[in-house]
Amino acid sequence: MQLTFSPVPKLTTSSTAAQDYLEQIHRLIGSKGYARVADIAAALEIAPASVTAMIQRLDAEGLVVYEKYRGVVLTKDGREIAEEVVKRHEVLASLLRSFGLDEATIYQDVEGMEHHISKATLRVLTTIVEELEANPKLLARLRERL
Amino acid sequence: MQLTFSPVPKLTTSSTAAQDYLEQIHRLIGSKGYARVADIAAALEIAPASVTAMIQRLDAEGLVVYEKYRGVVLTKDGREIAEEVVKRHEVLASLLRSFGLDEATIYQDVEGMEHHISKATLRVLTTIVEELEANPKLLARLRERL
DNA sequence: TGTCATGTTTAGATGCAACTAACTTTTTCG
DNA sequence: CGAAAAAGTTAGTTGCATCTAAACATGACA
Repeated sequence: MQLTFSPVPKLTTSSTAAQDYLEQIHRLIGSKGYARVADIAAALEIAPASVTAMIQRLDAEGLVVYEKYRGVVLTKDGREIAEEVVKRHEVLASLLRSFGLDEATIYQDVEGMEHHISKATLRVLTTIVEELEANPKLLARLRERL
Repeated sequence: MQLTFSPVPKLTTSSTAAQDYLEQIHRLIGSKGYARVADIAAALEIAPASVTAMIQRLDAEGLVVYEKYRGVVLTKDGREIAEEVVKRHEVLASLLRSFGLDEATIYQDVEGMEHHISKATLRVLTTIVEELEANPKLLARLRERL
């Protein structure tokens, strides 16, 4: 008997660019209910043509469902990746925000760092954020030192 | 009278790849006294030909001095960039190491994140690391929670 | 000192992710 | 309803960072 293998997502799409698209598509669907090419392009500050190219690739990899001229929807796999990226984003952003960094710096650093955080590192950062939230004295003391 | 401008480093070389080269060249010079193409290639796990291409670019940008077949040396500008990258690397690594992450994870995450850390974020992370070093009770408590 | 192994460079190709310009489809509204 | 505007797509180009294969330089040593 021939064994069949479950279609493991083919992680070609660990590219940080692809993750950025998935993240934005997820955010747009969350806030507006749908994700149009023009909105994705605006959010990522790139040309619409580039968005078309990428969502075709993401569709081929099974992370979104794309219908020409109709817009795009996340698959389960795509949503899972998007949610992980968002989670990492949130943790990093709240850490930096708790120390009072300006939003522009937060945006830039988080955008750069978020793709490279493993599960293990995410747990470390989450723990730190939780402690600082639970322990405002500590946070205040550390902020002093900046 | 014609004004002359001081040669601001031309930050084309904010590319993360370029930073990786500068960091490794710096490390090699630090440990062996010199940086050969083959060693850089081995450290970065890329082909020697790719190293040649990059150090030519870094030379053109004034970050290294490159003499064909002779090896490479950092300029002041190049060394400054390399030292910043190393500093960010060290802070991130010691944070993760203090929480007991395995070296492989540390290496991977740090390698990815280090290029995207601004001065401000570096200060935040440094402060956290210092506090954990000064306050082992806190560290122990947080490690419990992982 | 000439030869050869090792190390380095050049030339040319590839993949990714962006771009612009031109074309097509969809939507809006008079 | 149909024409103009808006949105989306295709085709072709670019820059970066990598690769392989082949040519070339350097240094060791027989």
